[in-house]
Amino acid sequence: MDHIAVEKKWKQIWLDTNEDKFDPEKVDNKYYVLEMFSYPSGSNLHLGHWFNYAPADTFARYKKMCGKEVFQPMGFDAFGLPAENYAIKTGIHPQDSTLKNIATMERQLKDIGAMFNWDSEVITCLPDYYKWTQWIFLQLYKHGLAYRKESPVNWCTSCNTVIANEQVVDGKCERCGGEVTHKNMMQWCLKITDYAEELIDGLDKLDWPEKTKTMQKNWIGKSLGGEVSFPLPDSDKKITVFTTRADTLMGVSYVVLAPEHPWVKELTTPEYAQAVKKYCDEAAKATEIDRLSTVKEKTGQFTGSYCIHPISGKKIPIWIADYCLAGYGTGAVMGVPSHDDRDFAFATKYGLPIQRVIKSADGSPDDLPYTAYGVICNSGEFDGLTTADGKKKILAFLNEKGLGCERVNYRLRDWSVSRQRYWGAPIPIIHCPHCGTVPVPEKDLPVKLPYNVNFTPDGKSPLGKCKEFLETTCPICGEKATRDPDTLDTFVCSSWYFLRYPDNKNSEKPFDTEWIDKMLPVDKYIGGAEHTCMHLLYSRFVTKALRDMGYIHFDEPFTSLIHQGLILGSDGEKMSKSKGNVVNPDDYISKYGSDVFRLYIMFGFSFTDGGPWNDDGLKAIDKFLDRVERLADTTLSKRNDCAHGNYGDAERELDYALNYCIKNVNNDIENFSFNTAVARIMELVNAAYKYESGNPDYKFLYKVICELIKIMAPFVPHFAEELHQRAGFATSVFQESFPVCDESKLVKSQVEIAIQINSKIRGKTLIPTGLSNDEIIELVKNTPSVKTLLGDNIIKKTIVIPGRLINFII
RNA sequence: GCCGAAGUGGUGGAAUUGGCAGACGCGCCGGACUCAAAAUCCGGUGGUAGCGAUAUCGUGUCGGUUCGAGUCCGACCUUCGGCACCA
Repeated sequence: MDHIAVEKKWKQIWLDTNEDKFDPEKVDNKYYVLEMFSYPSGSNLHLGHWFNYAPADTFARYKKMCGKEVFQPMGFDAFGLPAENYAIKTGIHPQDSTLKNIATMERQLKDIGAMFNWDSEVITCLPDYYKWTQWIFLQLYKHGLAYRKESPVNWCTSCNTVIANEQVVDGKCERCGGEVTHKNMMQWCLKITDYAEELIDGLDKLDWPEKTKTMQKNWIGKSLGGEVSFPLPDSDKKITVFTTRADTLMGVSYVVLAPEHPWVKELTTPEYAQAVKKYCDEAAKATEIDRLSTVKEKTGQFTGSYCIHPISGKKIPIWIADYCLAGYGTGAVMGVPSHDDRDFAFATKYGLPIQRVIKSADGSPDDLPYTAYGVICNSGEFDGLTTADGKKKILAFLNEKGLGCERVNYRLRDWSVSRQRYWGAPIPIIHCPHCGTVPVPEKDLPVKLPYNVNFTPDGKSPLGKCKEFLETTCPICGEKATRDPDTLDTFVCSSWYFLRYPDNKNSEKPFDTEWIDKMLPVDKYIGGAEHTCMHLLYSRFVTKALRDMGYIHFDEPFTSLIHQGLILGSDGEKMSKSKGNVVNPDDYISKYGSDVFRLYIMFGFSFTDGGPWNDDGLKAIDKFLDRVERLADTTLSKRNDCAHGNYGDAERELDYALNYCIKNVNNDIENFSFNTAVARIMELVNAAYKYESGNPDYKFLYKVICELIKIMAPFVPHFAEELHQRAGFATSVFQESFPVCDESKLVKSQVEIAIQINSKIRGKTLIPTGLSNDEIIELVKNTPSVKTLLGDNIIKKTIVIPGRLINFII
């Protein structure tokens, strides 16, 4: 078969007959299959996309043949730094390069032969999409979920922009790999932490990989503890720390502030001013990864000031140290060297006192630093309490004095969304000298991104240098005002795209509530595991926020999730241009066609594992399809003149093979185990050849072939459609139902079981099915060969596993 | 350092609740067809010993549980992924 020509033919016919389109009338039976959309990069569609989209499409087509009204949309996550960095390098405008890349990738995506519902396409960089991204930002703002905050943020020196904590990978900028340092900036933040509790609880109900759920849970990082305040002498102020070990409070020998803590300056005595400033300057240069490195020795600097221990009233020295983070807890911690490894090292280095306040409960070794739970000692009235009791009692005691309370703390930080970049959705806020922060009225959306802008990075937002954009009038007072010069993090765009797909033409609203309630949640979401702590978390947050505003009425965006594995270069390394190990799928498509390539991708790799690329088996898949075609053509041509009509052993055997295949393929596709599904199909084809080499009834074989074509259709859609037509059908194979296993054909009268003696295999035997265990023992024991094996030995015990083995212990 | 996953022939990868390890392929070997090659078809293919039936070893390493372990438990090694002074 000329795959290329056949594929072209069927793509056109499907287009003409609307074969791939979703029918809104059948929404009650909808099945929403969603693959993570692509970033339109300059390297276009690569193997990773194929590895995500081709198997996912097989799943989608299978679901369609199972009777579901499948909605499988596709789009582009089109804002982002690479286009802007590329523009800075080449002078090609981000919009131009992005739209060009999209056009190329759309063509390549169509090559996959996937049943994408192109009518629902979404492109995040177009005004009719980002209008609603801005709208969502405004709703979050109006509901108190967006706020501005001067805070230490990650500053990528290469992109000249702020990036979210969650986007920092190995101390580098996730997008560009540049160095990340810290800088204080006025930032728009989204209050994802308001949803921390529900984001954890909701995971239990989701059909997601356990690993992914665990990772999100750890990322959110709930910890139960308490706040403890250390009053400052001669002042109303007090330093508040968060601790999970309030039971060790009497062992505090110092308190540490983060270098960015707002009180550092005023707490530093003149004597230490110079040293403290130097220390803070150094800390600001270091990346968070450096600061938090376990390899690095802990450093700190005394401020010269003291605070008061809330119970003992003793003077406690106040230090600053970069291992204390401004963004976590209260930005201050108490140092208990006796019962914390890090504090112990710090105290030893700087000669601070080390006082035991916990001993082991059962007399087991408790050398300092002793970090396990135990019993309180050297703590006055609290002596003898267990760690668990002590935490509660001490916090309760402090609470009465107004110096402490129980508190839940989360590791998760609010989502910083301001970017000092050009290629993103403008933040729809106006800053008025009289009225302050004013949201752009919804009727004025979208706030359009201007085309002619100087976006060379120089530390300022490109939009801030564009007068026509920046200068405006205040919607409230009408006076001169300026627009917010920043753009939104692209993760904001992608945090709701799945809500736009089903209603992408809606110009009145981002989506119609009633309609979207019917279409969502996504039934199967397929994409990379690398998005676990960012996109997948943000999407859940936005969904919950919109629900609380009443715009949608479901709790979670993605009911079921699966991650595809990573396809590496043939050298086993991650594919990248710099390593020169990138494989271009187009070369394979033009040689073999997409059906062969799809099938190979699914057969040669484990979907969830991925692995290094090699094309050794590609030719074999091409041959396999030829083999199927030959058999099909022979059968089709002979089906009427070679029918003996007897249903004998040979027919029974092939029927068994067919139904065995059907049963397993159904199961395997549901489990995204495509490689074994293809193996079962190959077995059926082998069985059919074997049958054909005997005295075949071609009429019977024709029926089998027709079933085979349907089984193969989700994997090799064009190929199957072509054979389906040759088999005499006028309508698409995708109008057919996916074959269902006839269990009666799988019933066998005899089954082979293994004979074990003392758990070692000694032989095999055929026994009738349906016998009781005792009957099996009697039967097997008395067969001559087994009698010989057993000899005169006494059988102590016999174990029967029905259908599998019998084990004599002698 | 913490968390998670993985480690199976020459190779990609299979193995329901613990139950015949290596499905299905690739590669290789042999055969058929052919003047020959290609294509196609058939057979073989974990190691070791043996002409052979067969025996024996074998799922990263070492132990354990069990009639029976790739699978469960403990310790360790290696690789990958994620997180990282979380107070």
